[in-house]
Amino acid sequence: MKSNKHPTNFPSADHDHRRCVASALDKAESYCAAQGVRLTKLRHRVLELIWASHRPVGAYDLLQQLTLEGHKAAPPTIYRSLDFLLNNGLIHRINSLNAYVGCEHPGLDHAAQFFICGACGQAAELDDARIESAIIGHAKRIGFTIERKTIEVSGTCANCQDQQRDRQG
Amino acid sequence: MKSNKHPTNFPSADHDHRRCVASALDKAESYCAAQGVRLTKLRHRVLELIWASHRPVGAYDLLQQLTLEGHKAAPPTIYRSLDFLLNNGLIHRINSLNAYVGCEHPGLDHAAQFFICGACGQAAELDDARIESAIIGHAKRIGFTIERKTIEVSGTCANCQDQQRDRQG
DNA sequence: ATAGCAAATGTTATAATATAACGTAACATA
DNA sequence: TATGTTACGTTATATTATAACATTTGCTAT
Ligand SMILES: [Zn+2]
Ligand SMILES: [Zn+2]
Ligand SMILES: [Zn+2]
Ligand SMILES: [Zn+2]
Repeated sequence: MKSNKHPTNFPSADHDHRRCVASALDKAESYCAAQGVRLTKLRHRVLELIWASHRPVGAYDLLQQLTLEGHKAAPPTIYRSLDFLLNNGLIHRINSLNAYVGCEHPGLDHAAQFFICGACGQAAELDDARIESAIIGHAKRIGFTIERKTIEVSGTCANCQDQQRDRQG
Repeated sequence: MKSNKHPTNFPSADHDHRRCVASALDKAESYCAAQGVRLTKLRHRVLELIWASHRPVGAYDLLQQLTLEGHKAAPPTIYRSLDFLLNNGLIHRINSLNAYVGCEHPGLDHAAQFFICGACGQAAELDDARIESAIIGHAKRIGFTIERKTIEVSGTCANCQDQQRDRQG
């Protein structure tokens, strides 16, 4: 049984993921056009591969995908695309996993906190005002100027806990 | 001129760092004795090297130090010591830097958030109740069970900002 | 159209971080 | 002192990332 008692950013197993992908690529195209930067075929494909799921994916996994598709790719190929996507806010890097995940709010100024489920591997991106203001508040108190934040919480999401309970009885 | 208007966890340049080191090693010895785990000569030395400063230090930097001291060390040597120190809560890993820093509260149950100054390289460990409760609060709302947290804020500390202002006029 | 330039990508090599696998030494304890 | 366990040594290799330079692609100005 599925509880549904928790509003969560974790995508359910049966959500229409094609819409996630289409929306992400669409937003990326709009953003790049507006900024006058080039979302080349390669960059577009890398972004699409990252959006293949909501699980952060490693650079060398992406590289392998490209290779399977017949693209003659070496590490710099993928890292340059990742740099572009990171610099333009189209993806995020998950430092605790050395992996990359699509940004849920490309083009919009936002804080990004990640809850990462070790069971399903998915990462949920949040923009929680309380977490953000708590951090900014502390920074202000100690006179610290913030440049970058890494907020990554690992554990088990509600869906996966339900499934684990179901399995046990 | 030094402002002093900010209470901060960043150690000042003139603090008595020998006390930091002595205290850290002392606490580590007590903790390991109490737990019945062995703070061997190697582990003790690695912890001491990590506490050489408040700057997170890389595994291969530690390895180089050991080598300079005449210790025949290979990567597994250092990583095993790091694992021990991590597992026993004597150090923390800074994921955004692939580096390790001494824990300020060994043996005590505590949250750990890090503010990391890119100018002086130092990391200040905090246990900020508001940041912690904001994260726990969000986890509760989405039914997420937390296992590990990576909270790392990079930027410039108050001391370094003062110095930069002084230098410019 | 096309020459010239800048940006993007290809290519080769290597750096930096981390772990696997197996043997040896040190330590506990009985 | 025999025995088992934990720690450490050693060699090899996996994983993640970047440096340096060559080539191609796409835009701009003639
Ligand atoms: Zn989706
Ligand atoms: Zn999950
Ligand atoms: Zn100190
Ligand atoms: Zn500083």
